[in-house]
Amino acid sequence: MSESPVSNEPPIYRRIADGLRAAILSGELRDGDRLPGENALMAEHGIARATARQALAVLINEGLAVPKRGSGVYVRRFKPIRRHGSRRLSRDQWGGGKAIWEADARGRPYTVDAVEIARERAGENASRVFGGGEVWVRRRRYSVDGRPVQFATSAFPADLVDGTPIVLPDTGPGGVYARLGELGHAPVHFTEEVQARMPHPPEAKALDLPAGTPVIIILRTAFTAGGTPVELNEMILDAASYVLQYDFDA
Amino acid sequence: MSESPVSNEPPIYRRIADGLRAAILSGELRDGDRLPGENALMAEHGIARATARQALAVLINEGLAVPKRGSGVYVRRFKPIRRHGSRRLSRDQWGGGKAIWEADARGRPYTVDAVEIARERAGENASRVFGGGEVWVRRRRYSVDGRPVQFATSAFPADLVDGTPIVLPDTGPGGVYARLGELGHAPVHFTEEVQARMPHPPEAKALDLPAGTPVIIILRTAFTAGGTPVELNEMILDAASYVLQYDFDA
DNA sequence: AAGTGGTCTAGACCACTCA
DNA sequence: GAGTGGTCTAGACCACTTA
Repeated sequence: MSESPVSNEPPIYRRIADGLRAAILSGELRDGDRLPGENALMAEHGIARATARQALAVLINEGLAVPKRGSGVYVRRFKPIRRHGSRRLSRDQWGGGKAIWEADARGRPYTVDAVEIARERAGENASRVFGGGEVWVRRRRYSVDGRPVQFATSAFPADLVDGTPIVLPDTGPGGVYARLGELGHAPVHFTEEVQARMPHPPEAKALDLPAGTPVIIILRTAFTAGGTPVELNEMILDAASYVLQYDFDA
Repeated sequence: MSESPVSNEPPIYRRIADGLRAAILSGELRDGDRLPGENALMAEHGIARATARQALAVLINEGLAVPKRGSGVYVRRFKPIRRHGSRRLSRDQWGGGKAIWEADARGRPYTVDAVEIARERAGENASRVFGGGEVWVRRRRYSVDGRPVQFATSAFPADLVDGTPIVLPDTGPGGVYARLGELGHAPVHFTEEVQARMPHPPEAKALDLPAGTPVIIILRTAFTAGGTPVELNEMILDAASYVLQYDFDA
């Protein structure tokens, strides 16, 4: 029997989180606003510290709020950069319709933080693409407005690019693709495989990601006209900083 | 001054989480394996229940583990479905290179769970694309192996599709795109805007997502040759179930 | 029935931020 | 120095799963 009143209400911490979330999504609380802290929630709802923390943890793990040590918990904002997969086919050319998400990469230039170039044994993904052997890799981190937003690692078959500017810090005008073209291996076909997941701790640390922020993984393979893969670019993006755009025809 | 020994070690819960994560990523613990539970961690490390919970929460929020009430915490698996953005340009045609992530949508058929069709005022995104007014929307949920993996909502300008099979549950052979073609509005250009974030609670519930699983949001706009938008498809995908693939030329 | 994770209390000490 | 979030203890009761 069990005449429990049931009261299918969600637990306290969840009700509090729901209330705060509603305030955020409705715009009542805006970007950068301070949320009621642990002490405020304890007093307001007559709950223990751990319960108040649990409520705030929900919003933090949803990426809606960011805790700042010794200061408070704040509403988080989403100001994406637009990344075009295939510029050439960009919708701008054939007009009509507007982009749905605003994204202003316009005035905000990328900064390349760190460049590392090395000759290595092919990793797991590079082996699958190039069939093993050695590769030259170029690792760099991109920042916008001083904040890191992307990690990228390009790999090239070593015997293809040994002794070329591709293995130098400055690859010259047109970048690596121009150099590959001069070598008779111009990339003309591209495949991008896109995945999203929560970051592993080193990724979160390197991109300075708060809790509740996924990463977007892009594996971009470049092929010559003959169908030979000449570059594998593994990118890790702060998901909160990007909107990917792909344009194509039927 | 402060001669604190510092000991820059991470906190206990984090060290425990790190150890378990390493076991998972190294393959020592495999898909579906049971992790040591709260009681086991308490005994093994001599810690309080809350601390053990905190360690497990880290892995759960990273999407590496899934808690099962009354049973245990288990290693989570990643078995993605490959979704092609532009089939026509698929790399398979021009050969060379293999897909990097395995993904077998092959034998696993989609099931359409729920279909809802309604005439409504255009929502925020639809207004931006169609310029306001009324739209017909088709909402459906897709499942694979009995598990929901995607929500999709297509919107069409109401005056364009009123009285056509597009507003019926069964749109006939070739689907809505074939019908649009017969109406003289064949879609030939597509734009997809892709974003990833943590799900809101209704999304998590509808897709039955465990904690630590992001969603991928795809906004797909279809345009006629004249550049007129004729469909906006808003998709919400379980990020753990998908790899998106886009193929294009330089 | 025993074990599991889910929720919650009532404390404590710490490092950090901000006025 | 007061307030904040970060970590941790030592309990408690509950709903649920598994055998």
